[in-house]
Amino acid sequence: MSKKRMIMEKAIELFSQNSIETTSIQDITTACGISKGAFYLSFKSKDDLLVEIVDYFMKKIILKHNIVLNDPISGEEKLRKFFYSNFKLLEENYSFITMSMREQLHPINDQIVQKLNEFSAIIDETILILISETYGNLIGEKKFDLLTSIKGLMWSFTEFIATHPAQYDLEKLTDTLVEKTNILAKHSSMQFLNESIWRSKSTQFNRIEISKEKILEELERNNETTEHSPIIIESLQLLKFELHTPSPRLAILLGLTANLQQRDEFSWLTFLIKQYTATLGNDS
Amino acid sequence: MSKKRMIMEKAIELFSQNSIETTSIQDITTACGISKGAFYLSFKSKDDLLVEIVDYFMKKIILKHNIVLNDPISGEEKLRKFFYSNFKLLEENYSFITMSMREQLHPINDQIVQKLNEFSAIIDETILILISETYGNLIGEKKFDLLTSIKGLMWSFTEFIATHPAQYDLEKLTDTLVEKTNILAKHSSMQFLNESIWRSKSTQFNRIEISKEKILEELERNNETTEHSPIIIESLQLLKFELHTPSPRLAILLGLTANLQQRDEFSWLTFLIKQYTATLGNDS
DNA sequence: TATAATAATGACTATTCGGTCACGTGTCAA
DNA sequence: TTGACACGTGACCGAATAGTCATTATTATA
Repeated sequence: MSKKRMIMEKAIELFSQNSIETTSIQDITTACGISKGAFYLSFKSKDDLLVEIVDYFMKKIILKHNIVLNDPISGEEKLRKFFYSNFKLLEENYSFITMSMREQLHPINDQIVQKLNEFSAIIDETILILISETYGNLIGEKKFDLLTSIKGLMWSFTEFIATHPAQYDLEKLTDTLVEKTNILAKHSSMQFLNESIWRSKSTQFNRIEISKEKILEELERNNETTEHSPIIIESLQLLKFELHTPSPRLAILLGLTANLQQRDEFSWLTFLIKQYTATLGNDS
Repeated sequence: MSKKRMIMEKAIELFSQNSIETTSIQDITTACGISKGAFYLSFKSKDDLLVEIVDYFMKKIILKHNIVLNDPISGEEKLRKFFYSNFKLLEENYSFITMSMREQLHPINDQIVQKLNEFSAIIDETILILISETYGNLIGEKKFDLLTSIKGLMWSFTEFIATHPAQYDLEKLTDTLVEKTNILAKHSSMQFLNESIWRSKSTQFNRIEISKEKILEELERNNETTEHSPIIIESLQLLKFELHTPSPRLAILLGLTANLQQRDEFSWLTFLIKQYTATLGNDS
């Protein structure tokens, strides 16, 4: 597990320095100080490595964003935190961010394209929620322009920082970006994007659909790995059982989830379950 | 020459559809309906093809920007035209733009790195000039923030259009971007970037230095290609001679340049000479 | 038409890459 | 000490690719 992580870190570094295609398995294993064969003990193929990398960082970023979204603070404060945690994430995961920005459209592997599109859609949705919470519904269709502007601002300042590494005052950067966002939200009268143009986008980039199957898949993956304490094993088994019933009871799902809350390796699982129960709650 | 252009066009198309690495010379020649050997009659190598492609589009874009800069209209009108011609360029050179947005050309070839850095510096300078002309000097050091914001807005909306091709109302898009720029310029009070942070950048990304040698290089290249009318050949020879003198006379350079003005294949040469004479004029 | 010059071809070479597998090597329990 | 087992190695394979070059086709010239 630790070796797997090490390979992923090195690979990401090389992928972003060069490109995915120009980085060979040999390059990666040499950088890791292991043999080529050892690589295939951790990953089925180069594609498999990529899928795992995308998966790992996507989850990491989405989880961090979600913490901000669920913080009981004002919209503008959330926006501020979102910007800040984004630049922090960038500091920590620059390699992945640049890689995913760059390789977005590559037809290397359909599974990865799919994942990156999902990721992009989630980011969009997150920002749209922040916009709604900060500026209310009176902003109307102009939210799509604002979203696009925000992404542009973030990209541009990110690009500057990335190409000129130094110690920057991220607080100050965050504050200026919040100000710019506020200004754009309050003073813009014209509008280029609208609901229908945007919709044509989302048909292509499908949002993640959180289904029971997806959660069970994640459960299965967690079961495979290391052994856990008895209470956790029992919780996992009960979760599995409950999810196999036609209509799982929310209280039980959430209750069992509470048992897993603390541990890092279950963060994605608990995230999925919370999202799932939330959508179920809305339906009824 | 025509075959060279054809190969370049097809190559860009394939590069943008797939990627540079995954597109083989064989793919390109097959798409062109020629043999592999024929490719190497036009280009020394795959790298050479890339350099020529980057060169070609860089010149095209810089020339178009320069037309806007020299237009005798107001600053805001220039800004408008700048945005518009940028999105027009996207429409007309979709394949190249999507390719360059996606690919990190840097690690492929040092020559390309140099060219892209020069290109980036020219774009920055162009936008800074537009900002100064539009908002005057009272904007002060905040122009760096504004420049970065403008680039971000352009990137973001470009990315949207590029990933969702359709017929867009570019006039409307341009107007909304001008409005956003105006709003940011007028209402921003905070500022992240400043002169000294920016300066640390320009030491890395050197601006193009237009020297006599550079012009002579371009002259040589134009000489190689096809034959021209007698008057043009004479003008080229005289230009060459004048540039070889220790201090070329501006009047002669500009006069001879006038003879080449009309033809497309000399547009870059005349651009270089004009820039060169302009800097000489400032020095004296 | 004959011959020289040029353009174009595609089989071939050398190299690289993803992936495999027979073969160590160290550890630990019996 | 033995043997079983997990971990790890790197030579090796087939496929693909950039680039070459002897040969052929086409055009220009006399």
